[in-house]
Amino acid sequence: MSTTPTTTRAGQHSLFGWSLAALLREWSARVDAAADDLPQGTRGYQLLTAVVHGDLPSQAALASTLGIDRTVMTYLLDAFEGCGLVERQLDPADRRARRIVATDKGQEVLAAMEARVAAAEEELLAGLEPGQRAMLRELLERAAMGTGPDEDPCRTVAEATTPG
Amino acid sequence: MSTTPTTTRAGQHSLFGWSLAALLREWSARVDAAADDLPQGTRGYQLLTAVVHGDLPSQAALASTLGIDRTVMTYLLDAFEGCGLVERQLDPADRRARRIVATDKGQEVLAAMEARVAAAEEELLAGLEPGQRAMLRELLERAAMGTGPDEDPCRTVAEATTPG
DNA sequence: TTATATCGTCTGCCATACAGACGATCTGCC
DNA sequence: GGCAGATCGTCTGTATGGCAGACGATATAA
Repeated sequence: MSTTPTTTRAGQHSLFGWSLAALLREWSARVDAAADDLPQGTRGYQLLTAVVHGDLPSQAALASTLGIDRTVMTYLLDAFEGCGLVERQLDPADRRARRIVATDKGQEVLAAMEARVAAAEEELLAGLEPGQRAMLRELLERAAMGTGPDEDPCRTVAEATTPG
Repeated sequence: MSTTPTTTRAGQHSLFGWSLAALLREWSARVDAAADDLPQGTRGYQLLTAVVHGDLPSQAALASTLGIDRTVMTYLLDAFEGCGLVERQLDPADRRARRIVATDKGQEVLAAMEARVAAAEEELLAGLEPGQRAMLRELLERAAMGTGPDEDPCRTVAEATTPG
């Protein structure tokens, strides 16, 4: 139909605003579809992932890492605790804080989710060859490593210095 | 840097849920910061981009492309029209529909925004070398081309067949 | 003409996020 | 030890935003 169509993409600048948003929307939809067991859909998947894989010391750390308000984190975790997926444990070192740990059920659910999400991702990236998918993941990971919104780089140092 | 913490990432599967979300959050924050002239921040930038660069015939097409409800699109465009950035024109071919076109001011504002967003992107991807950034953009674009919730795949074929 | 579907708008409801206050606790200082 | 200020997690109230549903106007098919 249109003779000038290729330029209807967002031009050569700002791939993000166009491609990435659509990609992430589609990804989120697929994750939501696979997240019957979890509250909050994609958010829930990210939360449980952070709980299991990223050893964040407290609720507040969890919240700032995920970019969620702490008051929101409260009832988010209420839902997860109600489902028996995570537990709030008292932190012996700081009795104000709660250590969030995944229950066995939580770990099982996450493992199942991860398998489904991985499959959905492969399907989502069907337009890319396997090598390109790996490349994309690596580039994303490397790009994301530089993003520290309100993170203190000293924390990493502190963690590195604390043995075990 | 750190010897152990890299494994606190989401493991080898599902880079998306972890890296990409943080990356997009940071990107969105930077776009918001650069979007003083636009309503709705990042959303507004995406909307204006779609209006100018993607020639969508109607409000509904705009809405489905951006994944926005049509009722939301109404007051979103109200705000944009109020700012003199876009206009609702009657579609002579279908008097129910409105053609959304950017005003001169809208095009100027978008152009300025795109420059700022491009700069922010470069800054955001500072961890990657220029070649890697280009590679990332190309991979994202190609991956996003496959995502057609209600898109016609024939368009992709048409684009591929047209020699750049 | 009639019936049905679509477009854009409007109304009302509901979920959700955020500001602020609160008790409990930690930290630093005296 | 006692005190002040900061932090953690929770609770309450508010406001912002999205979505379902209905509506008039219009297009399309029978």
